Amino acid sequence: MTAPRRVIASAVDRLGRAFTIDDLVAEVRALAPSVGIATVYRAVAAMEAAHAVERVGTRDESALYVRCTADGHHHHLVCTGCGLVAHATCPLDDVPPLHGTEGFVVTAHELTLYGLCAGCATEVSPASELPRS
Amino acid sequence: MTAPRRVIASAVDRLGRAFTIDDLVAEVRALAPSVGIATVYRAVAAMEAAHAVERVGTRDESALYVRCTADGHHHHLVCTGCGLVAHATCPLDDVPPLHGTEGFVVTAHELTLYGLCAGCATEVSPASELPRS
DNA sequence: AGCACAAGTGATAATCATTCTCACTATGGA
DNA sequence: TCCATAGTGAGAATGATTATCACTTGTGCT
Ligand SMILES: [Zn+2]
Ligand SMILES: [Zn+2]
Ligand SMILES: [Zn+2]
Ligand SMILES: [Zn+2]
Repeated sequence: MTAPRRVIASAVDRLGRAFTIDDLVAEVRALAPSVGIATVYRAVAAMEAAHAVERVGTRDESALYVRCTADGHHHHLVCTGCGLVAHATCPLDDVPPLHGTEGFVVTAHELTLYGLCAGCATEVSPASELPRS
Repeated sequence: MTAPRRVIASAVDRLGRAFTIDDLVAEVRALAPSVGIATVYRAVAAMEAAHAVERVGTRDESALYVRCTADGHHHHLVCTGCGLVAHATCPLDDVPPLHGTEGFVVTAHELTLYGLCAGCATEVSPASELPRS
C-alpha cells in the first residue's frame, strides 16, 4: 500500500488505546506532517471495512475506534475513568431475551459495558464514577 | 407549560413510533406551523431530562427518540424493517459477564436488540433483513 | 526502463445535525 | 396587574464528516 496508509497503520499500532480521528492525526503527523485529515478519514474507513479497526462509540461528538484484536462476535468494556477499551465475550449467547418480545425476531444486538478498569478501580474513590445509560 | 411545548408533547404522542427531530418538526408544524426547529430541539432535550422521551439510537445521522413508556432499567428492540421500537426487559441481570474482564468493574451497560417485528417478520422475505453489528 | 491506468492524496469547499445568540414574548406567581 | 423568569424564533455559528478536483503515486505490462 501507499506510504500514508503505512504511516497511519503504524500510528494505530503505536497508539494502542482507543482513539478519535484527531488523536490519530496527531500521532500520524508526528512522523509525517504532510498527511491530510481527509486521508486519515479515508484510511480509517478502509481499515474498518477490512476489520482492522472497529468503531466502539463516541467521545466528545467524535467517533472512537480501536484496533481490532478479537475476531468474530464480541463486545467492549469501556473504562469511564481513563477511556481504555477492552474486548469481552458475548454474555447473551445462551440467554435468549424472552420478556417483552411479542413476536419480535431478534437477529443482532449491540452491547457495551461501562465501568472501571483494574487501574482506575483501585486508583480513584468510588464516588467519582461516571455512570451511563 | 407554554403552548409550543404542549403542541410538541402531543405531537410525540400522536407519532407513537420512534422519531427523529425532523419527523417531529413535521408533525408539530401540521398544527402549529410557526414553531421553530430550535424550539423542538430544546423541548426534546427537556423531555429527555424529564424521562418523558429517551434516545434510542441514530437514523440517517440523526438522533432517534421514543416516548418513554417503561420505567427503570430496560432496553430496546428495533425493527430493521419498519423502524418500530419496543421495550424489553434486561436479560443481563443474572448473567455477570465473566470472560475477558480482567479486573474490570462493570457499573453500567447499553444493549440494543435488532430484528423484525411481528408485522415485518411475516410480511417480508427472510433475505431482506438489514443486519447490524 | 517506459507507459498507462487506477487508486490514493491533500487542500479546500460543502454538508448537515445540532447549538448558540439575541431580541422579543408568553407564563405564572405575588 | 406587574415583573422576573423561562421559553421562543430566526438566523448565525460550530464542528465532525464527506465531496470535489487537480495532482501524484503505485502497479502491471511490455
Ligand atoms: Zn481505566
Ligand atoms: Zn453479543
Ligand atoms: Zn417492523
Ligand atoms: Zn440491562
